[in-house]
Amino acid sequence: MRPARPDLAPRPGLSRDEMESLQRRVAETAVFADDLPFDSAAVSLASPETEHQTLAEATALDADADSPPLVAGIDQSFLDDRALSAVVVLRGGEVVERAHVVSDLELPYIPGLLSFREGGPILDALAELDCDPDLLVFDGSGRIHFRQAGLATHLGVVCDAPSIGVAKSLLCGTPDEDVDGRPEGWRTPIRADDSVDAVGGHPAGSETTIGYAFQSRQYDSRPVVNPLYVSPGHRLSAATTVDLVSRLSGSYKLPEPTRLADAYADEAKAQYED
DNA sequence: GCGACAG
DNA sequence: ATCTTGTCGC
Repeated sequence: MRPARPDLAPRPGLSRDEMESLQRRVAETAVFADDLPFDSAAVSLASPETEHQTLAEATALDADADSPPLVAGIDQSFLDDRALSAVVVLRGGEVVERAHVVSDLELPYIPGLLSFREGGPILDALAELDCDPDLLVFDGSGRIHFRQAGLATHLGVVCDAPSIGVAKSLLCGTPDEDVDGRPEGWRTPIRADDSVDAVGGHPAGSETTIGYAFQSRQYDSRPVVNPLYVSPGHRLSAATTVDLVSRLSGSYKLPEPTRLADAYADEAKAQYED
């Protein structure tokens, strides 16, 4: 898939101030409301065959009118100063395409500036795809970010595609309720706090919900599982974002697109280890 | 100055 | 993110 807004793409060579101002522009461009070219209820892990479709229809790279949306999971693994960016695309419960690329990293990890370290490599991996995903699921935050422009928001805006951020820990914001030891399916809003900047069109008062803590999985008499922190990337409301992550969750803590991309990133990594 | 911080 | 053995249980 091709960047719709290459002018907003994260470039590693910028100064810290330039990176932060670019993030403010990204946040102003982002749409934190549902603007989907498909019905969110059509997103599921159900095998297309059980949804009355032939395997040929389900795996065709050209999306025909009523086939389930293409959902891409993106994750990375690392080798010294290189990143392996992996993408796995699902249609229903079936993997229809995978792609990966290895790139040199130009920046260290800096909280709040993750997209400038990993964004370029990820866009390169997305460019390798033959298909055009309807939804992008990133490993990291979207709107749950100091300037409301985390990795999922930044890349969602650059691609102008609906996107979601799924993080394993909270970058900023405050959960409405205590998140410890909650049952499967439980969720609570993450509200903007003093560390979250207001953005034109996107206020950040303490009443603003920027994401959700979501307990996707909980096992019996096993170490307590922490919740996921999901947030809208682009063209999605916080409520629909949790709903979609819930629909994409299988038997594991991470939603299936992310889990598969994670496994693929590790699998492909072995081929580049010296 | 102090604390907090996705991957 | 990554470095890593064993251990419990379905």
